[in-house]
Formats: sequence, C-alpha cells, structure tokens
Amino acid sequence: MRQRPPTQHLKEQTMSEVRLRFPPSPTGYLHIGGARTAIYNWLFAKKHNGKLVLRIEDTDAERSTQESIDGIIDGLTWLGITWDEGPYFQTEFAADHAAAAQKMLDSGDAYKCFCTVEELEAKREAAQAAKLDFKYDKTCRNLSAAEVAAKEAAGIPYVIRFKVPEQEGAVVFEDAVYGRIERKYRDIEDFVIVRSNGKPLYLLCNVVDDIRDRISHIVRGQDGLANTPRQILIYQALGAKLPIFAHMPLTLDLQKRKISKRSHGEIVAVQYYREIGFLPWGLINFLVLLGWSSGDDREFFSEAELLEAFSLDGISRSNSIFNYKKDDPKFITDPKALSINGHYLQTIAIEELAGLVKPFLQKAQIWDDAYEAGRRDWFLQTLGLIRERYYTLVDFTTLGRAYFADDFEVEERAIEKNITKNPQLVEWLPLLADRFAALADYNKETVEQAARALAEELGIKPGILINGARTVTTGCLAGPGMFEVLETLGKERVTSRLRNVAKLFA
RNA sequence: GUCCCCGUCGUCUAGCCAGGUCCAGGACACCGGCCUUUCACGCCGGCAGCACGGGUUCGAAUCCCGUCGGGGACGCCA
Repeated sequence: MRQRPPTQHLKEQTMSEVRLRFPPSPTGYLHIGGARTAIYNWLFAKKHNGKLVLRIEDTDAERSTQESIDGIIDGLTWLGITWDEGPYFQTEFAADHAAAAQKMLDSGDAYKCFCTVEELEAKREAAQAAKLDFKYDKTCRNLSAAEVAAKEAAGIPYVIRFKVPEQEGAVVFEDAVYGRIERKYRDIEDFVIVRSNGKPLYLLCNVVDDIRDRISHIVRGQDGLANTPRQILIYQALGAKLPIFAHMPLTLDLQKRKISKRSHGEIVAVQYYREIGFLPWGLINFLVLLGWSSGDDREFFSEAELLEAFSLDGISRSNSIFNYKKDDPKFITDPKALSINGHYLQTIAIEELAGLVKPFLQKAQIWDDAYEAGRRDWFLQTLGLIRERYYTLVDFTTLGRAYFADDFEVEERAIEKNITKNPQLVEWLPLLADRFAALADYNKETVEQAARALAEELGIKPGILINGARTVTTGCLAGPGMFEVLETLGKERVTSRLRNVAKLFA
C-alpha cells in the first residue's frame, strides 16, 4: 500500500448528516465478506453519530428469497450490528426508479435504444473476433424524435441508455481509500439503465435509492469501484450531491479467488461461525482486522475502543486472504480467527460465558438444569478451569465433554502416550482410585498428597499416574492442572473412571 | 482483449504520503528452551518478508520508470 489519501473531504462531510447503508441482495445467506462490509458501515455510522440504513436489494426476483432475507437479518442480529432505518426493500421503490429514468429521458441525459439483444450479441462477437474492445456503437443515440415515435408506434421494444458525454475529460472522484480515481468519458459506454421490460437496472436503482435515503458515505467492496464513474454520471444527471465513496479491499481465498457462497460453502457463512461456537464479537474483531488496521499494534478491541480507533484511513488497499485449508481438520477456519475468538472466550466474564455455553451443552444433550441452580458454583468454576485452552464454544462439548457426561471419547494419542506405554497402569490406576475413595476430605490438596504418596510407594514418577489419570478421567492429552481437574470432576466420577482403565487396553 | 486497482514474513499487518532512527516491527501459525519430580497454560527465544530490474540520491521498503505477478470491472445480474 502506498500513501494515505487526503482526508480533508471527510472532515467537511462530517459537518452534515452522516448516513450509511448496507444493501445486501438476498440471494444467499450472509457471508463474511458482506458481514465485513456491514461492520465497516456500522462502525463509521456509529462513530460519527450517523445512521445506518438496511436496504434489501431484491430487484432480482428470480434469485431473491425470503429465506435469504431472514438469514441476513438473523446474521446481522447475531453479530450485534444494529441499523437505524429499514429494512427497506428496493422493489417498493419502483416508482422512484421509473421517475428517475423518465427525468433523464426528459433532460436528454438518456435515450431509448431499439437495438435487439441479438444485434448486440452479434456485434459483440464480431468485436471479440477482431480482438477489439466492444462498446455500444450508439446506433440509437441520435435517432430523431420522429424516428423514435415511429419505432414506438410499431411496438418495437426498447431499453433506456444513459447518454455519456461525448467530450474530452473524465469522471474524477476522490475515493476515501484509493485516492483520486479517473475514468475517461470515452472509456465509458452508453450503458443501459432500464431493461426492455421496463425494469430498471441495479446501477440506476442503487443510485436513486442512495439519493432518496440521503446516503452521505458509501462504503462497499472494491468490486464497486469500476461502477462508480457510471453512478456518478447518474448522480450528476439527477442533480444530486455526490456522497463520499470508500472502497474496501476484497477478501480472497488462498488461491486468490474471491470468496463466495457458491465456491466456498458454509465456511464463509456467518451462520457457520455461530454454529461452531464463535462469540459474535470474536468474529467482528477478526473481520474488522481483515483489511483494516488501527495503525498501532493493537489487535483486541472492545466496542468502545474500536469506535474510537476506526477510521476509513486505516483501510488497506490491497486484497486480503482468508486463510483456511479446506481438507485440514485443524483449520476449521482461519487460525487467526480462532485465536481471536479464543482470547474472548478466555477473558469474558464467567457468568456471561455460562450463558453462551448453555445452548451448546443443551444441543449436545449434556446440559443439566442444576447448573443454574444447586450446581451453579460448580458449573462456573469448571468453566473457568477448562476454558483456558478452548477456542470455540463447541470445545466445551467435545474437549470438555468429560466434565459434563460419562460417555466421552478418549483421544487415541493420549492412550498411546499415557496408558499403553505403561501396562501396569491397569493395576495402578484402580489402586489410585482406592486411595481417593478412602479420602475423608476429597480436594485438590488431599488428592495430590495421595497420588504422590502412591507414586513413591510404587517407585514410579508421579507423572505416570498423573498423566494416566488425565487420560482416563478427561479423555484428553492436555488440560488444566490435574489436581484441580480431579477435584472438579468429583470423587465418584474420578474413582469409577480410574477403575475402568482396563477397557482402554482392549 | 480493453479500462482500473493492488504487490512487506505461510497468513493478517506496521513502516511508505513528509527517504536516513528499518541488516524492516507486531500478531497468528510453526519450531526450540524454561517452568511443571504432569500434559498444557504462561514466559523466553527462533524460523521467515520489502515481487524483479533500472533510475534519482551520500543514502530507497519508502520517490520515478519499466517488467512480472495478482485482483476487479467490462451484461437488458445485483
């Protein structure tokens, strides 16, 4: 990335009303790219005491679904991204779009084009064959009023095209991220704004809606950058004030392809992160860092800190890569995302964590209502103990299953390393169980004493007993301090699991 | 093909506009050590990058030109 663009225009703009929008098209679930766009818009609006408008761009009737609309709203809600107006639906403003097209027709900024799709196709192919760039050849641009009337009378269908100025010069604008962008008039073709069936195109609808919604800042993906000059032409033809444009870099996969629901599936769906046990803020914190930096080395932000630090100037110009490997089970998603989520999982208030873990335990059918009643203290303490190495809420039901149920799996590697290597554990562990059973007061101190004493009697390293016990009582190779674990698990579970060690030799 | 944008460790990035304090800093991942007569956590350390080539300059990651690489846009999709 090169130098930061000038930011003076932003300062001027903040004096008037700040209004942002997030305009998803409901053709699939909310994916992380869309979520990131929403987050940036939300942050900017909030930071500047502005408003965020949610606008569903549902003009593509074939691909838009109610399910998708619900999914998007659901995803935003889960993330905690709030909007101040809407959802508006683009289809409800068809009259505005039509009126805008008519206005441009009247003012001479647009014209009716009677060329058929077939004719255009043929010309496009011819151009391609000759290795030439194809732009609409303006056949209908200079039709006389009489000619137009005749064609219309004959019932020939037409599209409406924008009349791009035939002059030297260019559309110039200052992008808040990419700096000065220029597009020469002669490089812009007379683009279609209304289809032959009377339906206006996205390019038009989008601008008309943004004008009506008084959007002051458009923060969107870099794929919109090339559309911007054409949209600016429409703003000008409609006599509207231009918003500030800020284009953000795209998120690519490891093969540098644009991430999409179609080619990447659930791993890019916001919904997926909820299911695998992300905290909403963990995902937001990860996503916001994908293409933006506060300028210092901070990586974790509270909402207040993020609002304080966020600025369009910190948005990078180069695309970033969402780092995950499809066939590696260790990469259920980008490791950095996991690490950030783990940070929050390990540091939020334990009571809050309890509420987040509950649905996961319920889903795994290892929830007990006593965790909110008589066993609440035990529950909170246990969560606090085991969360140290967990990255997602699901970990509590998998890695942590042994704390809540007896039907847990034992890791193969743990068996190899801590059990079968010492065959005598078949006798030693039940012996240890006897010692624990005999304890009048069963707690981490007495348990430790008993274990160390037994190890000494047997003439073995305490570690052998400790790691063996870890494996049979928790099923895991690693975890918190063993004596605390034994205490939290309780005498009953511990002794019975220790006595059951023989089954691991089967 | 045409137009536009981008290029610092494997990944996210700081540094670039206002050249020297950068034989390039942080984080994740990975590796090693310490701690633990228990794995881990934690702590400490390591690996690894300015795409390439010219130019300007006493001095370039930073400025200029070119090359290469990557991405985006070029629809009666949104």
